[in-house]
Amino acid sequence: MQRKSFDTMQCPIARSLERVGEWWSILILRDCFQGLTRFDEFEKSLGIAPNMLTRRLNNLIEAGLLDRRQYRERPPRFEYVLTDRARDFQPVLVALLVWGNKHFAPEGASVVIVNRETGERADPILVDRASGLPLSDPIFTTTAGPAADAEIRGRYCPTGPEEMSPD
Amino acid sequence: MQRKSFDTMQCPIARSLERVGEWWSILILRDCFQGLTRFDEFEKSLGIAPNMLTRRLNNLIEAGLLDRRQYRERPPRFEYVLTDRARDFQPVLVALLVWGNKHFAPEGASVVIVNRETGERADPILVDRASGLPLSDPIFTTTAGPAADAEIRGRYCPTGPEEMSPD
DNA sequence: CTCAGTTGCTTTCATCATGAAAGCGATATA
DNA sequence: TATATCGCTTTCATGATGAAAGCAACTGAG
Repeated sequence: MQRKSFDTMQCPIARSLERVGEWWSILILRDCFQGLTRFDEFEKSLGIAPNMLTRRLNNLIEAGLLDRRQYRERPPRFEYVLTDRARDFQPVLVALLVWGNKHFAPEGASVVIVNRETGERADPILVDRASGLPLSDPIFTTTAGPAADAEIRGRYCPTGPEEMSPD
Repeated sequence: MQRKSFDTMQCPIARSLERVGEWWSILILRDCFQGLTRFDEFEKSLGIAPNMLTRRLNNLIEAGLLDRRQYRERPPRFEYVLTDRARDFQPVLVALLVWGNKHFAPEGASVVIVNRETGERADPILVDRASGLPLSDPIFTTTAGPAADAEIRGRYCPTGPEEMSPD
């Protein structure tokens, strides 16, 4: 039974998940950020079945997140490298790491982000670039943007001048 | 064939994904952040099969991300509300939204975060709380933390004093 | 030279996940 | 009374999944 696609949704979160939301995909990207490039490296790091790894790598290539680069002719051998688009995924990984360290690490932080020069541990926080205010501030709200379709507008303006049922 | 658990991994990202990494789970959390609480609301919003929704809701409850609250006795009826742990997931959602708007929205931003008072659109960025430096700065690096086990240490210090093979 | 090991996949197979659809019990409304 | 709605549960056929075997090509040791 094929998984239902999120691609019919306009929500940007849904669109992101359409490309990275399968089991294993985000962990593969994590490993790419760690510098792994080869099939056997991913396989060893993740303990993933080869057929699943092949499948996920191909989907990430299809999504424009990985490039496949031949590093050997005989036999043909490829490595997998992050695209610029994938590099912009880093904040998601950082946010997952912070959340995991806070809530699912009773033994303490096993992975941290540090300042190379001072050795100090970083404490990541999401802020608004212009005002410097943390995004957790109640002053911020999520709403329909300029390109929103009827469904998204209905979602975020349910009591607006035109009552729309989400569909 | 049961999906392979990430719970044997110490990586905080893997631990986060163990709890939210199934198809639909993050979108359910998105909807909870939007104020949806009832079964039929999620069902309508997502277009998800009822048996899958039940399953995912139960897994999110099990993971301590949702609480089930009875709002009616006859028949027994429940709504689903975010726990504090789940509220801390917001930065992940924001990061996914920003990434999706940038890379997968040729028509422009359909969902945005705005300042309620000024109406100005927020531009989220991940910074280090202490120094204010963006996490994308090359000065930052990811490394093994104080609670790291041998596998994680091998992952992040492959050329350290003790060469360890990741396992 | 042969043989064994390694790499990077592909193929096979049995089991579980998945979504569509029907079903159920309880309630509310006409 | 009948019909609609809600919140699930059950059924069923199809695709995903992981374990394991397989394959071709290479490398290195004896």
